[in-house]
Amino acid sequence: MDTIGFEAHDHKGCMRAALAAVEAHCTRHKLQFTPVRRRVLEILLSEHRAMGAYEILDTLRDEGLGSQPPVAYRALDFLVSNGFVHKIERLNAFIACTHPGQDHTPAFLICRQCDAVAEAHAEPSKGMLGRAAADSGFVIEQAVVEAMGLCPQCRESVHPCA
Amino acid sequence: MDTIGFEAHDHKGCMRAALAAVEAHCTRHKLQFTPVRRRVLEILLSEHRAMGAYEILDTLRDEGLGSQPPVAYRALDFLVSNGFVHKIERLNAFIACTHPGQDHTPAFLICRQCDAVAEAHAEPSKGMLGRAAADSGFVIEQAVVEAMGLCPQCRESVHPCA
DNA sequence: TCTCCATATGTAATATCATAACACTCAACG
DNA sequence: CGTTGAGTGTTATGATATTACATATGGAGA
Repeated sequence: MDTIGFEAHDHKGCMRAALAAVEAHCTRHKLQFTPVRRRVLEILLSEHRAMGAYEILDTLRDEGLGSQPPVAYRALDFLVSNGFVHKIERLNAFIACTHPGQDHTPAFLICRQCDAVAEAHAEPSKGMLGRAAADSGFVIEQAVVEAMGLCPQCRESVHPCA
Repeated sequence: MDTIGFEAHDHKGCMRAALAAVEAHCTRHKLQFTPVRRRVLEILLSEHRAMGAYEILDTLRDEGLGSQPPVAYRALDFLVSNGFVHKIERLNAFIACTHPGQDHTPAFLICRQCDAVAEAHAEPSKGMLGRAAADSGFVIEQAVVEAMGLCPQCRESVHPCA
């Protein structure tokens, strides 16, 4: 499985790897990986959780990298449209991709208790959704898959019923 | 298939049926199907498309049924939490359920051209997502599945490339 | 080199979506 | 007939996101 999510792991390592992958991808595709864009990605990678645009903006402001919403939103647009960052619609928040550079449809497991988010793979063209789309002539270009629930840790600590 | 969406159909009939189903469900579960709640559902059913809360509120205001956002949001909360209406996270909009009363996880096909929305069934516990969740010990309680793309009509009219 | 152009950024203003907090009504129930 | 709880009315505010325009910056071509 390549779900990455609820276990402890080497933060610095995964951050370095992700940054390197994004850098390589930008070079290869002649994309401008500017300081603001880089910094926003670094913030998301280092926090390793879903963050709101204004929360990111606060950090940028503290560092003198821009203080108005469009600065953050533009950087996020770039990162999202190139697949380096995903938007969690359910939370109106953003999270760094755990395997940037690869073409994929992310699926998220979101803990309602602690807001931890794990990224898995979805295959929208498979399964019932793909069947329904094919049957009706709908062409899927992009998909959002977000599951809410309880992560293993919170499930333990809450000791639900019995 | 019980995708309901991109074909013409009997509006009045489906509206009556949905209202009757909701009424029955409310009676059975001792839920208060008040005038505001009923009217909001009627609006969504008759428009048969995803509508923003403020758009719904405009209609309510014209009819003297309430003029402030909480009126609309409270009615929508009731309808959503009872499964009579679904929220499309991607659009920040709401749409009447096409088979209310039944317990289900909706999946949506959203046309990026004309904003038409079709509802299908998803089975979050199946497929890769379910596998990922099971493997990591995550308990899925609820899921959002939204596919963006082109509906059959728009696909024709745009005659994409070749 | 200079000009033109595309892309990116800085900034102010505003649009859009959503909720908190509190007062009031009314029906159910003892 | 008072208490209680659900629903509604209203004010204010919070949270999220975009438009519009001004200002750099850096490469392509005359």
